[in-house]
Amino acid sequence: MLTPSCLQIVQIRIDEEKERTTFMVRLGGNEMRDGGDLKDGARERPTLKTIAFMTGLGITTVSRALKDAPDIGADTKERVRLVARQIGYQPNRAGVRLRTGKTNVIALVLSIEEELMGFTNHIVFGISEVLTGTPYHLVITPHASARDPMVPIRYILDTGSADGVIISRTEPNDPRVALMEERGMPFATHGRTNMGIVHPYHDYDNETFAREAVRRLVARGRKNIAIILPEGHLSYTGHSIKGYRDGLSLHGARSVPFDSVTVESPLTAIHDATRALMAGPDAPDGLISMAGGCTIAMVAGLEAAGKKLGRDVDLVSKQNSDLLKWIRPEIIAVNEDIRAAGMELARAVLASIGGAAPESLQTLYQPSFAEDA
Amino acid sequence: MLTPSCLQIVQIRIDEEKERTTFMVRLGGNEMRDGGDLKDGARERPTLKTIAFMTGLGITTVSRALKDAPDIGADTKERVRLVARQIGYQPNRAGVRLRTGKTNVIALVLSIEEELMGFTNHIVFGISEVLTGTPYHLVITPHASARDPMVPIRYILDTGSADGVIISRTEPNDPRVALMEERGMPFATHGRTNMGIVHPYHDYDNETFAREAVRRLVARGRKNIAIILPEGHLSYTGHSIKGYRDGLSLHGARSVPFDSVTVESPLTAIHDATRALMAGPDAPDGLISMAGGCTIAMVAGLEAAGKKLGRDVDLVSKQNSDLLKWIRPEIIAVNEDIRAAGMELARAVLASIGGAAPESLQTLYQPSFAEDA
DNA sequence: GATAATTACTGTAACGATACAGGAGATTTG
DNA sequence: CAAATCTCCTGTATCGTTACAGTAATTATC
Repeated sequence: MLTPSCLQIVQIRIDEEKERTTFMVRLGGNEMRDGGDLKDGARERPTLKTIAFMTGLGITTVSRALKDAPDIGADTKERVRLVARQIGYQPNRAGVRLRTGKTNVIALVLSIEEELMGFTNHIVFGISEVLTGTPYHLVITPHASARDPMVPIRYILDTGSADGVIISRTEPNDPRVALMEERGMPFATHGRTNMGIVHPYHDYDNETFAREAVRRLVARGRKNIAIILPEGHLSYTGHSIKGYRDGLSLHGARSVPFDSVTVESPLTAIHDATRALMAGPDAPDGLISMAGGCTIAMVAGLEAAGKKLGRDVDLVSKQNSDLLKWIRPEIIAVNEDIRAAGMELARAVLASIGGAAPESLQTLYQPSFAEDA
Repeated sequence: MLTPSCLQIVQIRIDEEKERTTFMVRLGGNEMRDGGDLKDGARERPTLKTIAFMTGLGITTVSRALKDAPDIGADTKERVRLVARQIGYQPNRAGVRLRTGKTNVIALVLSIEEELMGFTNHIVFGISEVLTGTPYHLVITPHASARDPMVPIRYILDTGSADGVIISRTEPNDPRVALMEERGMPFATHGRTNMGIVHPYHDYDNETFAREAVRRLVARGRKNIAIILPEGHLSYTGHSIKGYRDGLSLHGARSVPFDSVTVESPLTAIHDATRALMAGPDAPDGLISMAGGCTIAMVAGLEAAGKKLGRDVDLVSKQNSDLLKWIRPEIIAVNEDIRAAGMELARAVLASIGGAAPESLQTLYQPSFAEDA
C-alpha cells in the first residue's frame, strides 16, 4: 500500500550569496534530514536526492529502486519510478562514472583518411542508430593514420575513457587488437584479423567480392583483368587478393599487373596510372576496383585513353553510396552497406560489454551482385 | 630549493580481499598520513593522491600547483609538474566533471541526412583537428531531421552533457539558437541566422556563389538559367535565392523554374526532373547546383535528355570533395571546404566557451572560382 | 618587539552515484 | 514466547577533483 509519507519542512535556510534555498525535514519519527535544495521552478537538474526528498525515502533506496534491486518493495519501486519519470530524472553521468568506472561511452577510432564517399557518415549514423535509446554516447577519436595508430588506443586504455571501442582499417596482425584484448577492453573491428585472437568483428566478404567480380568479367568475355587494391597492410587487401587469384584460376583469366597505385592514392595518380595502363600494349579488358572513390578517377583515366566502358572494357566496383550508376550506368557496382556495418559493430561492442562470447559477435556480409550481372 | 621530502613508510596494510596494499606515511614532523594504494607495477592510473604521496605534499597543493595557482611556491610547482609528467598524470574527467560541471565535451549535432559526399567526414575531422591537444572530446549527437531537431539540443541542455555545441542546417529563425542562447550554452552554427541574436557562426557565402555562378554562365552566353536549391527552410536557401536573383538582374538572364526537387531529393527524382526539364520546350542552357551529390544525378539527367555539357548547357556546381572534375571536366565546380568550416566552428565554440565576444567569432568564407571560369 | 601582512601549504566538504554493512519491524519457527 | 528468519529500508564511505576556510611560519610594519 502507498503509505503517505508524513514529512514536514521544519526549517528553511536561505543563502543569498549562493542563490539557493535549502531546508530541513522532519520525518514520521523525529529524526531530521537535509532536504536538499528547493529547486527554483524545477530549473535545477533532479538527482537521487530530489527523488529521495519527494518520496520520503533514503537516497540508497531510490538508487536501488531504480535499479530494480530485489530488496526493495514492489510499490516503493513503483512510486520511485513514477516520481523519477515525472520530474525527468536522468542519472548524472559523472557521478556514475566516478563511482563505478562505467563511462557509457563508445569510442569510434577513425583514420582521417577514411574513404571519400560517405564512409564516415554511414558508419557514424549506423552506430548512432543502435546507441539511440541506450545510455551510450558516441565519441569520435581521430588519428592521422600516417602516425602511430596505437596512440588513440593507448589513450583510451590509459584514461579509461570508453567502455568499448570500434576500430576500422584492421590489419591481419593488428597490435591494437592485441593490446585491447590484453587489457580486457571490449571492442569490435571493422575487418577481420588473423592472429589467433577470437574477437568481435564485422566484415564484408571481399574475397567473395573479388572472386565474383572476376566471374562477371569473364562471363562478359573479359580475360585480361587488372585490379586496384587497398594498401598492402590492411586485412582486406589479403582477402581481395585471395579472391582475385582464385577467380582468375577458377574462370581462366589472367592478371594484368596494376600495382603502382592503391585505392588510397590521390585521384590524379589513379587517373594517370589508369590512362597509362589502358593506353599501353597490355591494356586489360576487365577492371576491378575495391572502392568507389577511385573508380571515378579510373573511369576518367580509361576514357582519357580512348577506351569506352562496356565496349572495350568492363569495370566492377564496390561502392559505399549509390553514386556510380549515375556516373556510368555501365559500371557493375556492388554496394557495401557501411551503415549496416556500423549497426553490426555497435551491436557487437554492446554485447561484448555485456559479456557475450566473442565468437557469437562475428558477422560477415556477402556481396550482393545485381541479379543477372 | 628542492627540499628532499623526508617521508617514511611506517605501516603497511595488506587487504587480501580487495587485492590492494595501502600504507601509512610519517612525514618530517610526526603526523601520519594515508599514503594511498601502492600501485602494483604502476598499473593503476595515477591521481592527485599519487602525486601528493610522491612529493610529500597535500592533495590540494598538488591540484593548485598543476593549475599554476598564485599561492603555491615556484619550486613546488616545478616539482609537482615534473612528477606529474613522469608518471603520466591525466586528470580524471569524471572527477572534474562532477566537481566543476565542466564536461570537456563538444557536441556535434548532425542530421542523418547530411550531404552524401563527405560532409560528415570533413566536418568531423576539421573539428577534431582543432580539438586535438585540448582536453575536449567530440561527441556526435545525431537526429533524424524529420523528427524534432530540438530533441538533441534539449537533451544536451537538460543533462549538461557538453560545454559547447555545434549545429548545422541552420534556419533563419532557428529555435535551437534561441534556446541555447537563453540557457547560456556556448555554441556555433554552420550557417547564419536572422533573428536578432548575435552568435558565433561560420558560413559559406552562398549568395555570392549563386550570383557569381550566374555571371559565369552569362559570360558563356547562357541566358536561360535553372537552379536546384536546398530545402526551403534552411538559411542558405534564402542566401542562394538572393544571390541567384541578383545575378539574373545584374547580368540580364532569366530564370527557368525548377522547383519540383531540392538538393535533398533522392537522386532518382533529381535525375528524372532534370531530364524532363532538359527535354522540355523551355529547357535552360545554364544550370546551377548547390550540392555535389545532386550534380551527379543532374548530369546523368541532362545527358539522358540528349544534351551535352559545354555544348548545349553549362553547369556550375558547389562540391565538398574534388570529385566532379573526374566525372565531367566541363562542370564548373567550386569547392566548399567543409574541413576548414569544421575548424572554424571548433575554434569559435572554444573561444565562446572561453568568453570571447560572439561578434568576433563569425566567419564567412568566399567562394573561389577557378581563375578564368 | 609586538602586530600585521604575506607566503606557502593543508584539511574538510561537496559534486552524484553506488557498494556494503547494518537494522528495525514483521513473520515464522520450535 | 524467545529466537531465528525474512522484508525492506538506511547511513556511511568512497570514487577524483576543487572551493573554501583555514594555519603555521616567515617577513614587513610601526
